[in-house]
Amino acid sequence: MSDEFFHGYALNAVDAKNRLSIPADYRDAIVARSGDKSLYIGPGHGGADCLMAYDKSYDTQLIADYRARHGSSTERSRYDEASLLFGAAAPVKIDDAGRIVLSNTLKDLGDIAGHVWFVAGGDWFEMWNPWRYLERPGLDPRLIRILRRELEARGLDPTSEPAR
Amino acid sequence: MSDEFFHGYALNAVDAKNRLSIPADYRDAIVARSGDKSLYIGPGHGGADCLMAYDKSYDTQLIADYRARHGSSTERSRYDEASLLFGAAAPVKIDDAGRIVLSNTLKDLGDIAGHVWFVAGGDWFEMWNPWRYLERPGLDPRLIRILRRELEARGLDPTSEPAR
DNA sequence: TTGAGACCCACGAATTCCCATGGTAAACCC
DNA sequence: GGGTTTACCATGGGAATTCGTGGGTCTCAA
Repeated sequence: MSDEFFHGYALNAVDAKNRLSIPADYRDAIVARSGDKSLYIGPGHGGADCLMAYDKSYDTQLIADYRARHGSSTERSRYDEASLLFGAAAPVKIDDAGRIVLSNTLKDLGDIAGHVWFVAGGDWFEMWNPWRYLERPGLDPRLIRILRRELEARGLDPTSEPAR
Repeated sequence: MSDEFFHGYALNAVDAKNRLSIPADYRDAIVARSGDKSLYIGPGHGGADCLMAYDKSYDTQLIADYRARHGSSTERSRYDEASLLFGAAAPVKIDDAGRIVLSNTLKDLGDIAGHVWFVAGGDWFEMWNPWRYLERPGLDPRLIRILRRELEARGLDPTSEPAR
């Protein structure tokens, strides 16, 4: 049952080699949406301390928007925006086991440590340090309970999740 | 996985012979974009104190953009811009180990000392003295964090990076 | 002679590739 | 329906490769 939207939550571990499993149903959605297995990961929108992930079709749209906004301008702001769009965001390959490798840059960018909380958003999904996520103001208490329970089930607490 | 754009950041060292490794995924992108391994390096665009690097195909496009902007004008400013854009930009060859040699001219032009911070911008990439980069006004705090940690991980501080 | 540039090889660390395992949920069968 | 089997998923580890970097040598020109 391959949906063309990202749905649901998941909590996965980052191992000693910085490898991270992408949830299987997210992987299916990526293929259903864009036809291939590539994944793009960049900074959270609005300056949020998380990672934003999307498939090829959404990346293409981001680039087209950027080009339409700047043309062949030589303003410095054009170069700065490009360095955020292309420098911070990276194409990431999903291996045969369904995993990606999180570079140190991406870990820093999203404040990621030993575990990642996946939050689906329909056309994209976010990747959070679970403890950062719990600190968010205005979070629905039901979501808090879901994540808390997930963390408990694995015997995790904030001290086991060192801040970088 | 390297698509047709330059992506990501990297910090590499300049050795005693002024050699500098181009990040492997940038090298892959150069080949994917232009079919060969040549690289053009010139002054930072928009007045930035860095080096600007691009492949053959983007060089062609820069010239086309420049022509479209100026037509056949004989204004003095046209010649000044042209001499900066094209005169100062030099073709550089990438050796078998993936390294280039930075001439003293280029080091001066980009204020480069012992390390280079690579910043990808899609169709090109910039090469910065990491300490110059950190001094830039209006820099996204997440980018500052990324570079700071990279420098720390190598035990570098401003005194180890002699200024001009 | 000295210094810069072009090859060449060498090494350690990091990354990638490939195979193994345990657990969980779905499928199957009597 | 209860028990068993199968399939798949998240995760771990070792081996093999790649990458960034250092250093030697040879040549040519000043």
